[in-house]
Amino acid sequence: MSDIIQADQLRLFIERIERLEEEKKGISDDIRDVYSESKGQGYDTTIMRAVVRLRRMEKGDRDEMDALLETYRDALGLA
Amino acid sequence: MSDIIQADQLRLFIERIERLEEEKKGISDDIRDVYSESKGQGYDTTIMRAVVRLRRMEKGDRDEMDALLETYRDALGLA
Amino acid sequence: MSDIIQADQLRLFIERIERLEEEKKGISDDIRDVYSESKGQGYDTTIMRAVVRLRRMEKGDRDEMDALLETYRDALGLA
Amino acid sequence: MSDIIQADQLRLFIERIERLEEEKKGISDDIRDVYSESKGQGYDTTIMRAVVRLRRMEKGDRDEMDALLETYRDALGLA
DNA sequence: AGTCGTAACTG
DNA sequence: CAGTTACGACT
Repeated sequence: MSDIIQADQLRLFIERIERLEEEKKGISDDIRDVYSESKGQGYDTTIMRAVVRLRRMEKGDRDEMDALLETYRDALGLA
Repeated sequence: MSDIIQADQLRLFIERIERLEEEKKGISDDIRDVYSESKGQGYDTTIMRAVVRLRRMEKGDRDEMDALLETYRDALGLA
Repeated sequence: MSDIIQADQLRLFIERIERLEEEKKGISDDIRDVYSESKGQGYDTTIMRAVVRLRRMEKGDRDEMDALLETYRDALGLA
Repeated sequence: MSDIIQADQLRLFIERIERLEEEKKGISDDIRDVYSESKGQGYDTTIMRAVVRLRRMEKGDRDEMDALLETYRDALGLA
């Protein structure tokens, strides 16, 4: 009896996860569509992804990273 | 002038992406929560993830994979 | 002066890493070749990868995982 | 009979892969060690990884990417 | 920090 | 369309 209840409980957890994963997939598709549309307008999506990543970072972290990266590139002749 | 328009267009694309990524993150968090709750009820989340993956597969593919895997394990003494 | 020394030190670290990454890439290529050759002999490389993963696990862990997975699949009618 | 031969063939493929994966793991460990050592000398390993990636790119591609990224950042006020 | 699975890109 | 490589998430 308790096994039946447990099987049902497990099934409910799994089904909740599956529903959420479907929603997540829908949104991933939407994101891909926006990138496609941007590409159609002539934008470089690789750079756009880089920009999105940069905007996610806090401004302070971003400045520090920019500075360090420049320093290292200078040191290595990667101007 | 056209540069300003383009800057606005780029910004709009970026902002649409950012909004979608926020939504996506929210759902990922929800999924993680369900796994946490399941774990709290004594379930093994690694196995649950394996099960979710299996259910995603078509039944035919799943049967074929099970059969092949068993064959290979037998061949290698990984019963 | 110390900056020059540091630039050299950084460069040395980077170059060591690059050499190692080249070696690593060579080996990855070798692995891919073996899978290709296996595929040419009619083996399913997805299953082979699964088998390699299983063999990496300790036997005890493997048995436990097999048992749990079977339990969960039974509970969900994924026989 | 042919099954035995095939089991042996499969086993040989698997064992070749496992040997190569061990080597690969050894090199990955070496790489990690170099990063650790660099970190111990005060370097920022995240930036180092970025630099390694930049050096992998062709100079022309790198210049183009730098230019584009600057353009996009300007357009978005991420100076 | 390391592993794993997923997702974009390329041939 | 599949394989590879990069990225992010989970442990």
